[in-house]
Amino acid sequence: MTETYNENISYSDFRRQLIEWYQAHKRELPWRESNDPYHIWVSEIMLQQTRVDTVIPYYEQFMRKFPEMEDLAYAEEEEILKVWEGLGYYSRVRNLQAAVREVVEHYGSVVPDTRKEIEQLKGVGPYTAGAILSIAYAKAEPAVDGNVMRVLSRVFCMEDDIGKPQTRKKHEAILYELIDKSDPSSFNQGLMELGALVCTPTSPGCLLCPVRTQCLAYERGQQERLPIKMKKKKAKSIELESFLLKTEKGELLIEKRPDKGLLAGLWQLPVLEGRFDPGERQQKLAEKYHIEAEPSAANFQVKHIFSHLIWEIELYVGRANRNGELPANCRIIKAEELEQYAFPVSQQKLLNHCLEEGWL
DNA sequence: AATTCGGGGCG
DNA sequence: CGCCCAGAATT
Repeated sequence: MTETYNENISYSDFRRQLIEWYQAHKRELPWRESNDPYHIWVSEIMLQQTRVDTVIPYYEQFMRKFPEMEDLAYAEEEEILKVWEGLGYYSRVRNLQAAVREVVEHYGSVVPDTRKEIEQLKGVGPYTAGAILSIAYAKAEPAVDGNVMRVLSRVFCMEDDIGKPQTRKKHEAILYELIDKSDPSSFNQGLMELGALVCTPTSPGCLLCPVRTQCLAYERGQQERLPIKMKKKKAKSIELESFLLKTEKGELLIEKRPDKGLLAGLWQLPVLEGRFDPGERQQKLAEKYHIEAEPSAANFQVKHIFSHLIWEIELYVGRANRNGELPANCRIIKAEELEQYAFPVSQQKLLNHCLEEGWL
């Protein structure tokens, strides 16, 4: 197959220019110090939908805590969630642990090196499979992420909506031809590095681009308009009340979220969805937590924005007396023990305010 | 094919 | 505020 998509481009020139630029300009990143498939794997999972600068400290802490796959495979869930706390998309770390356990127990602690096998591991999709295969195993497999689709959309002046699943496959098909077979690692990372540093979403640095002379979008002045992406729907708003409830001994009530869905397995202060009168609030708390409490407004709100919804949390504070058995997903703990539990950022905002007010 | 999963940084 | 980020799983 020949140059179907861009008559101007010389594939061999593109490969050479990209890889030379990458070798000269690549950032020094912790996961670039080794090609150990486990190291690459952890970094790629963390980097899903997450910026490099955010990942760096998490990656370093994670590798200190779980230097070998066995260390992760047999860690407690509480421990892995705590390490992931604040990074988001918490199912990533559950899936990573399950997949690492699979590798330890069924692949003799050797990460598989075929797309077929590796894509069957939990949390490893087409992108991550390609990244591990090319970076750790030098296999000529594409790794199509947002950066790559932006770069290719511009180089080939493609009008396809990069939000559609089909578009990723089209990019993969191009890359099977375009990828450098002798150094697929530098090629794939170079494409992503170019997208991160030069071929940026807005105001791309075309004058600094190593493949500018082969870019169809640049030639046509379309680089600012591409890639095409459909706008997504607005997030819907949800009102919550959250409660700092302390016993007479000064301990507080916390609750573990369900093991599926949003923020699965993380801990939080007791929460009710909605806005309530004092009476209904007291009744709801009694039903849900088996406690007697009439907390009062703390005059503190947290607005926390997710991609698809918005939490508006109103904080209440008060004394609680147990009234029946503690629900299975709840615990009463001392303030010093809070650091053992993983809390979502929205809850950390509440807890920090309580700390500043001296309520903890 | 469309939704659900977090959180932060930037114009 | 809206957009995007080294995406994958679920429906």
